[in-house]
Amino acid sequence: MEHTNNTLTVNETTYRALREKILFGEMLPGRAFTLRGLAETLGVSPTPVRETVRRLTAERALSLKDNRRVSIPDMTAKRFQEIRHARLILEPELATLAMINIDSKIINKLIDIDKKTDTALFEGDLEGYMRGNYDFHFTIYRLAHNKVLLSLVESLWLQFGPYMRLVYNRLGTDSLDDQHRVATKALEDNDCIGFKNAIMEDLQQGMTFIGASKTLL
Amino acid sequence: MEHTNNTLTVNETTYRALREKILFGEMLPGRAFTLRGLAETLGVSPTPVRETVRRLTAERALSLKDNRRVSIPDMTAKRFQEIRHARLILEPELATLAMINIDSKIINKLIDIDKKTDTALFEGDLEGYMRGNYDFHFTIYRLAHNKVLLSLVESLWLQFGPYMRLVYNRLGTDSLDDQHRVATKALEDNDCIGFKNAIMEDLQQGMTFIGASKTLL
DNA sequence: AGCCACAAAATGTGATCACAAAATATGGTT
DNA sequence: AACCATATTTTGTGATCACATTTTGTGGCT
Repeated sequence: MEHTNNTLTVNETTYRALREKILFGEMLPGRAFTLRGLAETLGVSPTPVRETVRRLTAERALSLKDNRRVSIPDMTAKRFQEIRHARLILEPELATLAMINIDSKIINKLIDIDKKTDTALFEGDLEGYMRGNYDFHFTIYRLAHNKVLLSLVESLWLQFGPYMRLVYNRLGTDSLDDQHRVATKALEDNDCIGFKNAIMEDLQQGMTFIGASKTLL
Repeated sequence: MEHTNNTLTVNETTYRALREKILFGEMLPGRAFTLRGLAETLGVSPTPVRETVRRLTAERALSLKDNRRVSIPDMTAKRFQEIRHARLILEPELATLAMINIDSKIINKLIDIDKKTDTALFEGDLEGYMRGNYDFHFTIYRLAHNKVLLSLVESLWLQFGPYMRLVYNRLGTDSLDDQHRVATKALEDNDCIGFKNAIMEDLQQGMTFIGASKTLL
């Protein structure tokens, strides 16, 4: 499917770079970006940037405002609840599907990711925390071996990602406690219901935390 | 969000044209398309076509093969089941959400769409049938007023669309009977469970029908 | 200062260009 | 005829160009 050639196209590099910026909060809502500006930042011509922006717009990660500028789509309380709703439908499902493919080796990997995530949280390294949290969830989700559901969930993360950072910036990260450990514990006990519940709890907790910042939504 | 100007950009026209082709089976799997070829067909330069292809690739409606040609993504039995699974999770949910916004006027509209769909089916007008079926479902889904879920479901329809046509071409359309009437009946009775079940039955029936053609998957 | 008309700069869009890589066509050899 | 090396054409990619539209900057007026 993808280019087997190991040299990535400029297009692909640009896409990944922008995607990361969005997902881990380097690209905040409100600001208006220009294609030429992004192109210069990334050191490429406007062409691959335009294509990347179209691509990310299709994934609902970016929007083209009528004043022909690129930005993170506006969040409303309603849209936020829609994303939360969709996540609650899809992610526990994906987690459950993944479970049969999770062995002790994977569990250790997850515990390791979680430790690093906690460290980042403790040290106030926000980006590290967000990356760790992403890794934890998608290490699980990828093991469901279900590309269709996975790509739907990826789109959802791209949609709330920028707001996660924004809120954490304001409220700090202290009040977050960690459902990941509950999840790994359930995996060790092969407790399917417990695992699914932990994922749901984690999700609910995170979204409630973001949603608490009424001023933004 | 979109251009308020009523003159659509070439980009948007191109996107809509290609999207329709995919959704209603004018673009069949297996064939390899070139950007310049598509551009000439649509009477535009390669530029907007490239951007459209990126966009539709992000929606999983097209794929860029490693021989750098555009095509409908290959279908496998596994992927087909994944799509079916995702549809069964999301579409009944969307239908249920829509129900409170469906009044008698909408019900009549749905009955009307269904009649036209039946006529098309009877006359062997395959594209008419597919368009009618799409209209029926998305007239309902849009009334859920949930853009997040809606865009996820749209991506799913783009993924199985091309194969629907392909199979109908081979097996004919005779064996399809109509769950849409069951659905509208349930709406008239304000029977929530019955409506949800009818949507699920319709979906299952359609997907089973496509999936029956083992040779394709 | 605040406001408005107007000029200058910047932007998105679509087409085109240049080039390397891939696909296809060609022709000679067995 | 079947095969393979080579030449030709086609293709995707990234950059650039041209232009209409929008944004931004400027200076005069109240």
